[in-house]
Amino acid sequence: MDLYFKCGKVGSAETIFKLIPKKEAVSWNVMISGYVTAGKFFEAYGIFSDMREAHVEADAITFTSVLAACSQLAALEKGKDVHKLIIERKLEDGEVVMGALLDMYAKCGAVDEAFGIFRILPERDLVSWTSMITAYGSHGRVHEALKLFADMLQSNVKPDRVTFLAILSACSHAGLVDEGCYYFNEMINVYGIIPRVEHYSCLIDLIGRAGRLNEAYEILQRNPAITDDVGLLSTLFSACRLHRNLDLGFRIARTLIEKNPDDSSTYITLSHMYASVQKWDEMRTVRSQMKKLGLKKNPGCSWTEINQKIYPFFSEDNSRLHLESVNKCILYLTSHMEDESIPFMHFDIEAQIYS
DNA sequence: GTAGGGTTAG
Repeated sequence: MDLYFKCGKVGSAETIFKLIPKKEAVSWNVMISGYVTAGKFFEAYGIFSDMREAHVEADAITFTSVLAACSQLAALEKGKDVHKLIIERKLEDGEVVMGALLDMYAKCGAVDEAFGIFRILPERDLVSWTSMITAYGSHGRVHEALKLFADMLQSNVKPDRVTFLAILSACSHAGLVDEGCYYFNEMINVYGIIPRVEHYSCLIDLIGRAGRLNEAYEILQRNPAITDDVGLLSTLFSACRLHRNLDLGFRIARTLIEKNPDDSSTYITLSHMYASVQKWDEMRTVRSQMKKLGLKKNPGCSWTEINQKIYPFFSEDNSRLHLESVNKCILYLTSHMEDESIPFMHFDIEAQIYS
């Protein structure tokens, strides 16, 4: 089953799972973690519910996997339920489960709860330190992130490339340019970590957001390995839009369109850039060019948790969830599942939606 | 057999 999941054959794994007459915890666990690796988080939670209904006792691995699903769905209430179960099962001394719990709270926006878990961890390893730093950094609490990083070094835990990613992204969110550059250099010179594209991504964003666009561009030019990276160019392009640098912006847009002619986002950003400097003719040209090529904006889709249930909605919903949108989203979800299975959620629209 | 941390942009 695990092998099928790893090959992306979710349907085959499901078939085998159904054939197992007496399912033990391991079989359920493989399904839950398999769904998570396949990005099918609704299903992961669904099969966890089935497991509970089947009265199979969940273990640390079950909880760890289902917490990953809760994190991805930002389903805080469901995550809290899992927390209760972990306490009931007296699994609070497990390093990995607690790490997953900490991450779940952080991803669901409950940063202080995440720190509550971090504080009581029996042992703090590289992963838990990094999770907590990421949690603070991604919620704009940079100084707490940097303080924690200092504490981590004090405790003699050596940061790795993920830790630095957390630090760099924290600095970039807060506009701490000098600090960010300092850590970038420390990473290389003190910790011997060779920066990857993702590190450069933070660095380019950091420097670009600060308006030092040419400096950011030079970094790309100086490193042949990353000069043409579409992701990095897009990051810099956004910074050009932010600072209304038409020259560099247009140059980068041209490269991006050459490399990725089907991607509508370049056109959209370009048109926004022209609009921000009142160049309406240029804006219209970009829009009509986009239309001519048949490029459309990707529809936005998200979901929210109301009264223990998860509701999807589309970007055109401004004030509240509409019946049609929910229906559309069910269609969207089902059409995006190769196996045509129906999402586990029950859409109790009449009773819940306007509550 | 199955388990926790990952950037940027639209």
